[in-house]
Amino acid sequence: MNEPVTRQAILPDPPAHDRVYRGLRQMVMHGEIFPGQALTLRGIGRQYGVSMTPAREALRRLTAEGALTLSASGRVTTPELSNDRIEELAQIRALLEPELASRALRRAHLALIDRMESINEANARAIHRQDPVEYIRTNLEFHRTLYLRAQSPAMLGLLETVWLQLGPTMRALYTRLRRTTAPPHHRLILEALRAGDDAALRLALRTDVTQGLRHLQA
Amino acid sequence: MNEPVTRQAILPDPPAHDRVYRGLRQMVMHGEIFPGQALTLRGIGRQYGVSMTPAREALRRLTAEGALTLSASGRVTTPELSNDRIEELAQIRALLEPELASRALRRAHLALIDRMESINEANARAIHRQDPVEYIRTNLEFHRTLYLRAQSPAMLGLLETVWLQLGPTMRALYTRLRRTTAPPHHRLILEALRAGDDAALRLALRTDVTQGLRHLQA
DNA sequence: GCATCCGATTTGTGATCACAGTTTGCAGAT
DNA sequence: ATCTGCAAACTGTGATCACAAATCGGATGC
Repeated sequence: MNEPVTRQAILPDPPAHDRVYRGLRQMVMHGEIFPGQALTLRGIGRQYGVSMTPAREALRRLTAEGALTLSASGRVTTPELSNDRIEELAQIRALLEPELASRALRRAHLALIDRMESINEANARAIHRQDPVEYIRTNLEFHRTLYLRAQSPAMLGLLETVWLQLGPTMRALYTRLRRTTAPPHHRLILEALRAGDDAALRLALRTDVTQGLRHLQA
Repeated sequence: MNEPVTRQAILPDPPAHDRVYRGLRQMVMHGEIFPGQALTLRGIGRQYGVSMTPAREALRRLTAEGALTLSASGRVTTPELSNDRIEELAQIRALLEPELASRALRRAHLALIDRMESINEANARAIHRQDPVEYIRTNLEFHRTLYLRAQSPAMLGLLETVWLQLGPTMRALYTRLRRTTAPPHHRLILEALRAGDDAALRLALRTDVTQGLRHLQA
């Protein structure tokens, strides 16, 4: 007798190291871990109910993406970025994101803009609720929803590693600042999308990315 | 009694997984491995005189950087890129490399240009000798020597993962083409550097990157 | 000739262990 | 009180193993 298949036809259950990787990656990207926090193989293994081996593979993978830093003694912590490094990562965002947005513009349709609108509302609610993790999550989802339409998987992949590196720092900055007003540039992005204005869209993204971080840093 | 220290004061000998990683990474980036070639844990372990564990960590790290692809069954091979993917990676290079060059321009001094000149000569010799690996290696070294002056480690890191992803493909394309003339744009790059002309430098890099690959692809 | 099937071999996965190095916390001395 | 030293606990590294899945080989059938 066959088990009733709830989701897909076949999903060959992901390996343990992949589950651990995904869980940790989401935590780092959404800023659920503060900068400088140390992660231990046995601790993660216990947390996910696996042995040290898959935990080690997940950490190795995340450090390769810059999501975690490796001390000289092999200890793994979430990165504490210098101001220069933060600035550089923001400049990379300012280089990649307008390009991805521009590529997506040609393929953008109304349903996409509506979806981004509703994500943006969730983002505003998260700000009002003072929920840093949910704020970061919806903000990234707003951007990613747009960039997925660019059909440039390699570029989006690079950008996501940048987001990963900034995750803990953004959380720390947000907590220190406690902003209460919504990011003003999302509306500009949506307007430029609706108008089909490439130059305005690029500019809106560049300012959203740089101003956002610069504002937090100040 | 102390052993005489030959090189540095202290070099705490790198872990096995790191040695394996470095070795494989260089092979992939320089195009010493053809696209589609499979790598096995036990095979790599034998080759480097280690067990499966460090070999697995090295492979996990390289797949995280896009240097290798992971099949559904967990088998690791060097990637066979589609034309679209090659095109996209070239566009990423065209986005990052002019920016890095521009940043380096302000800090570039004569000794740097001389060094690039001599690397370029080695590159020309490699072409004349029909040595694909040495051609790729000197070409990348030419670019990296310039970009190191940009003092933008995060951006250079991203770019290197792009180079990694292109490594095997560039080798395959080179072998299929057997070019005999030196890349013409390196001279333009050097001239723009000497003239301190930012616009010309950006353009020279953009064309070097796109033309180079497009020329190989045709 | 060409596809199919089945067994032997090879492969990745994950657990466990011993070991060396590091970190931590507490004691005693200045 | 503050610093120093030391022992106990902890941590990452790498080897080895059992196991299930995938791959490959050749023989068999059409």
